[in-house]
Amino acid sequence: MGITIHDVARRAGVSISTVSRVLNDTTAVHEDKRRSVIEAAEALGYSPNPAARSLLGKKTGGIGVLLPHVGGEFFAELLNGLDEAAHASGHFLVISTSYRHRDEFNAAIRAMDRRVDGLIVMAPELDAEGVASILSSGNAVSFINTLVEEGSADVLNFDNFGGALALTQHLLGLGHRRIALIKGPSGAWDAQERVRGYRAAMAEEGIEDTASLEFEGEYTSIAGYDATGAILEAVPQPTAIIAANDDCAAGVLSALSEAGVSVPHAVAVAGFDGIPSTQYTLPPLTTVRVPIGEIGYRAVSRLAARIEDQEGEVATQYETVPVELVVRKSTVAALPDSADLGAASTG
Amino acid sequence: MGITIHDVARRAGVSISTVSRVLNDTTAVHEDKRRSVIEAAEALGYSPNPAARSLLGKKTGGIGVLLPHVGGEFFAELLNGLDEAAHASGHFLVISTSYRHRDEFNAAIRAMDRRVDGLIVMAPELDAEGVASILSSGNAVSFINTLVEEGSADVLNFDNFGGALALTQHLLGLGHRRIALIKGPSGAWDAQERVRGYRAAMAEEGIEDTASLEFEGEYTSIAGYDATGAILEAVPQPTAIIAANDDCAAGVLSALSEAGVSVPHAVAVAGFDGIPSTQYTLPPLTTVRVPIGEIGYRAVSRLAARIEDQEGEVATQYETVPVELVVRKSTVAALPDSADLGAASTG
DNA sequence: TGTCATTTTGAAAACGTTTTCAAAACTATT
DNA sequence: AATAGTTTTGAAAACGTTTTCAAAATGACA
Repeated sequence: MGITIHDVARRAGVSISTVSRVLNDTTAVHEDKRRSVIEAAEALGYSPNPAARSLLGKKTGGIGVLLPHVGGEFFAELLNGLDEAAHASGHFLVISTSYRHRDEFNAAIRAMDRRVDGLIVMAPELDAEGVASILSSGNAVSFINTLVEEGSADVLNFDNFGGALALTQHLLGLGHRRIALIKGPSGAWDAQERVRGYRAAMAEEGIEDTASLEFEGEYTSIAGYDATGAILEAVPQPTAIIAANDDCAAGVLSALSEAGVSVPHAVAVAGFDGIPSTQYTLPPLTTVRVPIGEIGYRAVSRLAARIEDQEGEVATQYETVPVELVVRKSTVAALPDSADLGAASTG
Repeated sequence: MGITIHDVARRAGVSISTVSRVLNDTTAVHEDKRRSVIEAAEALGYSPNPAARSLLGKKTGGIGVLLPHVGGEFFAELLNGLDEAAHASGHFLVISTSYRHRDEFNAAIRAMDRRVDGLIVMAPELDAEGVASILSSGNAVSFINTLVEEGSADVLNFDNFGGALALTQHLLGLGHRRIALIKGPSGAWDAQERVRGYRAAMAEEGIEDTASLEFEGEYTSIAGYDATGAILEAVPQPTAIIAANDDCAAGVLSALSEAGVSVPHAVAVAGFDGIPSTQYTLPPLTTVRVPIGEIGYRAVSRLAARIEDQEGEVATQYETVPVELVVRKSTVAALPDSADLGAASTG
């Protein structure tokens, strides 16, 4: 079928060992032989069989990427970052998505076993045991946005807690008190962190019991749409809504618009992630920008370095990447509140 | 290092040939040996080395995906479709993006050579010669949205021409005559098709010379933003704008909003692709919905079938997938036009 | 029990590389 | 010119499978 090293050797009039040496630049060979080997290889369009190479324990050149169900701009941005870094370090990307349960993860990892040199894993829904079983696969791993014990692997998380805290503080600073939160998937670590940030900010203002302000949700616009229905029925009605993420916020905006509730004047709305389209919603959305492309880039770069590092003696890094509050027109000061006014007039 | 077939053979007390036979279910082996082989394989957690397997000319299980640099939701939706189908057919996805020039493409294909069983290629900017060189790589290939001579490969294009035609006809039907078009990348086949559809619709209305209505652009919101600046300076001013795609339309909306031009009353705006966020723009965007996830799914399914098909005697399919005009609030009837009124009063 | 056909099995070749080892070809030194 | 040292080279082993081939074991039948 294909051109093999034997064909090159025959054409160049040398042994296959010599061809290998020239092509891998591993030992000195006489200049004239070297030339004819290169000439022969080019003429025949030879390229080494990757299977034969990796059979000898060489690198495959692949980086495996395991992601939860991919949707929306967030993942497009992430993938762009991953791919750019992979390109830069001479790797290719093997991608698998839609993993939630531990055994699905394990199956995917087994499928990638010995086909890749390392793994990028983003699995906010994975528990400690799941993480452990990934680590025990013997692969080099870089985690993104996943709950991993510090020191056990390279981790690049973004500051879900801090982002939610800052966002909630922003709304509190605008005078909002009844701030509804649409929560993400209950099993997801990043969602839990955002809830924690929200509660911390609320508690700072003396609002300890937020149970009636928290609504179940997902990272989808449908979930935002549905949750908004419940929020609008709450009494007294919240004056602000923090969505699980930007996609969810889009559903909130849509539901509010249908219900004839004006944003931001009747209700303020905020998202999370900072995807590009938040600039173009009606009104433009206040959100928390996550540098997800950059995170992807750095995760791959770091993984590539670790793969290169034969000795494996580089310490693991755990990093929480800062996020940035982006205030747009969807959040303004709360109206003088009828409930508060009532309280004031009776006082 | 890893567990090999020899370890399994030793534990089961048989030869490696027998292990291979049991695991691949290729020849009958005695039930008791079969049992102990399976037991041994499970106990040791054995899985065959993929490199050794593909070295013997077996399938790799990989499907390569070559895409231009794509951002945003379009990409995510495509990827979802690709991944779902890959999963369903037991393949994994090897992804490379950011290809424009023929030599970049060739480099990427060489990188995937013998690592994948087939290729999904979406390359609207590729010319016939580039397509030919991909085909000559000897891989099974499914093209998406690429200019390929019918019969030479499996192709799944969506109806760029028809979509642009319908969209332009829609605006003409609303009474618009000065319809500006922001064009996509000049080298891209899909962009050219959209221009062709636009021109065809305009010509039907007797508007043959559209040069002054066509503006250079890209598939990005920045390009839409910039082009809108030029469009607003045109005299007489267009009453409608067709953006290169939805991302581009988002930039148009943003620029018009900044300039204080009301949409849809002063200017109607339309996009192309039908990404989810077009539901949430201000106002919701009229667009052409492309079933890109489904196209991705089908491209992979078809490729998987072709890979399976040992004889290679299945005829290639060329299919143009229909698209759907989605009318939303960003396009309404043209106002009575001052230019037309002037012409009428002098007549 | 001996012969023949059939089923089951293992040894060995093959896939295409890289790498080890030892031989061969030089070069320098005496 | 012989020797020692160095550089360059090729043969062969190794990586982990699948598969071919022939041998061994089994079963059927006379």
